[in-house]
Amino acid sequence: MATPTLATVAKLAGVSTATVSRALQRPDKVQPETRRRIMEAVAATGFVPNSQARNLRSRASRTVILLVRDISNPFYLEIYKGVEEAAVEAGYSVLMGDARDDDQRIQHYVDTVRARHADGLILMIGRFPEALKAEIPRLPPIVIALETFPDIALPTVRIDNIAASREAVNHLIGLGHRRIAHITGPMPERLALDRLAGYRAALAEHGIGEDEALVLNGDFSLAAGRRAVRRLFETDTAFTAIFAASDQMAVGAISELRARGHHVPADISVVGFDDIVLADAFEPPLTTVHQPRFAIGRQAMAQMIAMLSNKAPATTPDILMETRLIIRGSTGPRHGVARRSRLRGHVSSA
Amino acid sequence: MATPTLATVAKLAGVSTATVSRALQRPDKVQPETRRRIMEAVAATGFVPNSQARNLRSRASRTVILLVRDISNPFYLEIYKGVEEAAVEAGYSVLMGDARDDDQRIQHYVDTVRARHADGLILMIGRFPEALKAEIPRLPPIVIALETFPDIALPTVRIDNIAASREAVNHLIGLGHRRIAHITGPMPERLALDRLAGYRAALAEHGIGEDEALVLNGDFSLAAGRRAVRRLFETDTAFTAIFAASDQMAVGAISELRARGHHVPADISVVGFDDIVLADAFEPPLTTVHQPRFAIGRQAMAQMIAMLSNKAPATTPDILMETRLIIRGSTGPRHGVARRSRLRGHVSSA
DNA sequence: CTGAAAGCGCTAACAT
DNA sequence: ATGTTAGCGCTTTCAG
Repeated sequence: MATPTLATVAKLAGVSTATVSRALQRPDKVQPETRRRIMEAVAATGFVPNSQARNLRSRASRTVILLVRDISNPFYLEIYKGVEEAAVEAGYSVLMGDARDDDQRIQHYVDTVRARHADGLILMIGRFPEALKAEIPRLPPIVIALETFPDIALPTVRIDNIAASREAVNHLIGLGHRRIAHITGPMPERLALDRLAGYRAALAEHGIGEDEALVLNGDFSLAAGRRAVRRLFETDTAFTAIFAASDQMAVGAISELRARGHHVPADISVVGFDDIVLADAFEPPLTTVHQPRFAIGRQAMAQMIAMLSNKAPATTPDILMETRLIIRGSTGPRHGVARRSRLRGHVSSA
Repeated sequence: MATPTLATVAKLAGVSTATVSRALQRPDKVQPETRRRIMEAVAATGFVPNSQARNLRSRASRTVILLVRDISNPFYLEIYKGVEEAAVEAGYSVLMGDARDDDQRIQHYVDTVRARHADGLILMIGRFPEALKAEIPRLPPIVIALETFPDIALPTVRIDNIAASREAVNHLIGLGHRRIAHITGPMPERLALDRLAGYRAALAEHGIGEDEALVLNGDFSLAAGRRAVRRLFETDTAFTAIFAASDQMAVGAISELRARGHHVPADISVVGFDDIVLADAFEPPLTTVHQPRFAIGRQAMAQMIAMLSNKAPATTPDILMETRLIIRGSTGPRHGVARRSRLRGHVSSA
């Protein structure tokens, strides 16, 4: 049996296709009795409107693409849920795409929107491809979430990474730590730069001199956390605490510390960033910066809906969401000189 | 500036729209010189074919929906990647949807396919909604991954849950454990039933009697793992090992055991299922059943492509993927009577 | 090898 | 309140 179309339903209900269309779109514009007959026919035929045709005609797909840096990072899932909830309420669908930090893939998703497969793009990627900058005038509606691109004026929903990092590092300083290492995000990116800036601000505030050996490049991954700790030992750098720019790196760092016989937080304190789901089940439970992921997702979609409804405000919105430092078991007071030298001993014997 | 269409390009290149379409679809059917002019015009206008119109005409969307039980379970992300890779190779796109164990949402996604938004559906959900069973004759192409529905003949890609669970429990028995608890998946589901069956088979094989107090209902979540351990203590049930039907539950269980002062694996051994990303960074590193997630995703998409190309084999394929027990730090030999009674003491004092 | 013309299924004007 | 008509942008016969 062929797929039923508007015409199938129209014939069965004894009305024109236009009336069926109206009964489905604006039920109040059609007589109750007619509507009833039409609905009956719809049910009888199992009719589902062909969205391709509908969208072709109405020049909108009511779909939005959420493009993330790396889909295998569970961090984005909670954001997706926020986006999806706001979307469904407004009658939109959400499609999640994986950018994998690859310009080609990003371009592909932009083209998907240009091909009218989706109406807009919510970007959570670290880089804005050069090739796209040239196309800005003819780009589809875009909202940036979590990230920021300084020279590009697009609606943005983000957190204050500098302030959040400062608070995290201040927590460590408050516990007596002075030799605090920082594992950064992928490096020339705003996100990573801001968290580093927050780290530096906290140190400066307390008159603690910087030591470049304490700053390790990372990329948010578990492996990067392990690598950073290894490097600290290889370079004989003394430290009593670590501030990692992501929970995954914090977990990697703790795992490597443990492998080398150091205890967290007894010997070394560790702070993460993100508050991933497993953060409080981890041993030790992670002290970390909580981001309101769900709310960020909702806000981003709200901005997108505003753009798509042409309710665009005069100025480009830049919405700041609140973060919160959650203190759990992975941080503790710095230990006395004895322990410090014990650590030093380990280091030099490495 | 309006979005360029075929006509825009055609005019610029001085040819008909049909020729432009051909140049894009089957370049060999058009003269090299003409083709070159057309490509130039495409580049100049920034033309991207409108997929709605194309699909409306060609009656295919080249998109597949991957519908998962719960999108916030990172377990599915690796599968998504496998699906996506196979899809991209064949010129398909993938859309990931969140079923949340809700019949309405599932129906919505089926309708999305019926609305020609997608060509097929890869299902990784625990229940096949009753309402859908009636519609089976007019359902779109569907592939089932990970799960199975006994009375429904659809192409399936899965693992042997019974054998995998048996192997996991045998490992515990080999370490000397006899009082082994099992935390199940969501309960009347095939997946949960099979893992329970494997658990029972291993016990039977070694003449170990069953104790219903050792079987706890779960739902794959971290919280369920915690709850199960609490219940074991509340009911005064002696045990020296736990086999959890998911890593998340294993992590929850370990976290609760620790909170009650028990050490893993010194006092209690724990085995999980899935081998999630954090399994080996966890403390202790999790002994667990590894599933070839990426390969499962690829296979599922391969089946889907076969269905969509009408290369459907005579019989409904049921593809079994290999699992592997990975032994890490969360399991160890059962301790002597002394420790056992120490545990008992804890229990009775609870 | 290329062009003219029809039409995929729907919605938006316009007419009644 | 409902029907008629004309396309949305593309692919696909069918001619030439």
